[in-house]
Amino acid sequence: MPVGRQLDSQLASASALPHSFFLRDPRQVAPGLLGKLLLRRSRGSLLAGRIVEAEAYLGTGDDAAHAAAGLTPRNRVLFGPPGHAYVYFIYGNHYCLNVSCLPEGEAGCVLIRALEPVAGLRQMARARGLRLAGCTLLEAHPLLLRNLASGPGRLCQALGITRERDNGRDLTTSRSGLWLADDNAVPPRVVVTPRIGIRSSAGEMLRYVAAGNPFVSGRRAA
DNA sequence: ATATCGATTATCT
DNA sequence: GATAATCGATATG
Repeated sequence: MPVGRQLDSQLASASALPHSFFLRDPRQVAPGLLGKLLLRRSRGSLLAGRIVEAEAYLGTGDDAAHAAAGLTPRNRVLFGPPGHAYVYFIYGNHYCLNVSCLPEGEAGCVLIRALEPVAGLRQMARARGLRLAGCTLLEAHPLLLRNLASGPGRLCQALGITRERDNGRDLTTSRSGLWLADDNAVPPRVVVTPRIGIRSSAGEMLRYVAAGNPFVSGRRAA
């Protein structure tokens, strides 16, 4: 069996994270997601990345959260059941992927901020509009690899995640084509920092990164 | 190395 | 009308 297909079947058999995983405070879910897989079934092939960075947003008590002012048409998924995708469009250019947490009626979520690419690298590069030089193996391009999914907008582009297609999607089953799973990888050591790119509540330590991982967003890995 | 800026649109004031 | 949970390009030390 070709190594690519072997990897695919291995990844596809990783167990989807159940609703109960997300039925908790985002401050527990966000660090818990580090080391887990985000998977996308795209036109028959499998795209996958390992989560290396995530942020917690706390709902109506959190000024930086989209749910801060209560339920609106845009953020209704946040108030729905846990384990569902809240995808929003930002700066007229980018999508960002969140997972809803807490029981229905409470609005916490986790923003997935960076992935270490695991499978479907060429398709991700194509989706990102990145060109490969000649016939060199993608695996040999560390700079390009790091640009594939190291940021909330980048990872959505790499996996073809949009609000139109994916907002509200159930992320706890492979049947939905976009899901989260545990392949029993050793969880990374977690570093906690302030969240990125927000004005209010900027001092809160609610960003969680895999220590020393080069695929974390920004200029330096924390 | 860091700093600043333009793109481009949904959402809310 | 202002702002935004970003990115990539360009400018400057």
